[in-house]
Amino acid sequence: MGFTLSQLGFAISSRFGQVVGALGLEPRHFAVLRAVGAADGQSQQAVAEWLQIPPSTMVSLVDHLEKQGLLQRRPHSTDRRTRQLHLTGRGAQVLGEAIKLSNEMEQQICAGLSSAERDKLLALLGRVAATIGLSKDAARP
Amino acid sequence: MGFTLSQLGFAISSRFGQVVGALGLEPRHFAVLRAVGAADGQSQQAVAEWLQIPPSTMVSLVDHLEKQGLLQRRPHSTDRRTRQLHLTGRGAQVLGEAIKLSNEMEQQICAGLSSAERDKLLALLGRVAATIGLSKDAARP
DNA sequence: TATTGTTATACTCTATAACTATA
DNA sequence: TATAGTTATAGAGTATAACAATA
Repeated sequence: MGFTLSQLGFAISSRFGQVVGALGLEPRHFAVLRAVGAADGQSQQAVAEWLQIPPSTMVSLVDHLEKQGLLQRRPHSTDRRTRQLHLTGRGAQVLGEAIKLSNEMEQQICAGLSSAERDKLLALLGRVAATIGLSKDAARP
Repeated sequence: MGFTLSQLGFAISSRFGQVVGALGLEPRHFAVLRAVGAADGQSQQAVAEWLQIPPSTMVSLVDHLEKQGLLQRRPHSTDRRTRQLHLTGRGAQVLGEAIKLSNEMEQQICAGLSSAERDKLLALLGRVAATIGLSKDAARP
């Protein structure tokens, strides 16, 4: 069971990496994009803290996204130290693409299961997650 | 589903890392130890190829295990280029420990499930694995 | 000439800590 | 003095390719 879960998890997350990779993103870039999309105008630090990414790494991620024209750093209205992050139009579009591709991948994963089986599987996985003490921690895409 | 599986797989493999870490091993060291235990006297290259580890990395893994007294390089009887890998007594003991701890971890993972549920879960996971084309490839611990 | 194991090197990734500009 | 963001730097990990011994 441990081996199977670990193997499946690895396969799925690397497949996810390939999927968003087709859009020129790594999973972490997608995570940043999604966080900004969820609440436009957050500071770099707020997003970094939310995603548990060290500030120096955050800089390079935002650099990358800004260079691709998906994200913009804008000055904060009152605090000139902070930069507010905003999706560009293209950023919103790419984020939508990525979410769409994720959903397609989700459907592919569940393609061999009936909806009752899918629910059953999710329930059993939830039980395992609870058993090993993994419930509401660790938000990683 | 994709997120859940990826999260669970990650949690389980890092927990496994902690478990074997208590014996001074990393998962890859355990994999080498287990491969040698399964067929004593294999060449470094044979094990490296089996585990999909590049030769140069294999050297450092075997160095580490030899330094810990768990493994021995011995000359091949006819081909003086190759080194045969053998478990030491302590190596066999530590391997046994590691396997025992793995089994305990397996039981912990399944602790919240009845045996029928465990079978059901394994079957459903097998269906998902088959759906995404993951069956007999990729032997990673 | 090909192969086994080794070493050297270069590369990527990441985090720590110094630095700047503001507060 | 403390904080947001940046840059510089050092460390681990890994793979590529040169190398030595042997086949």
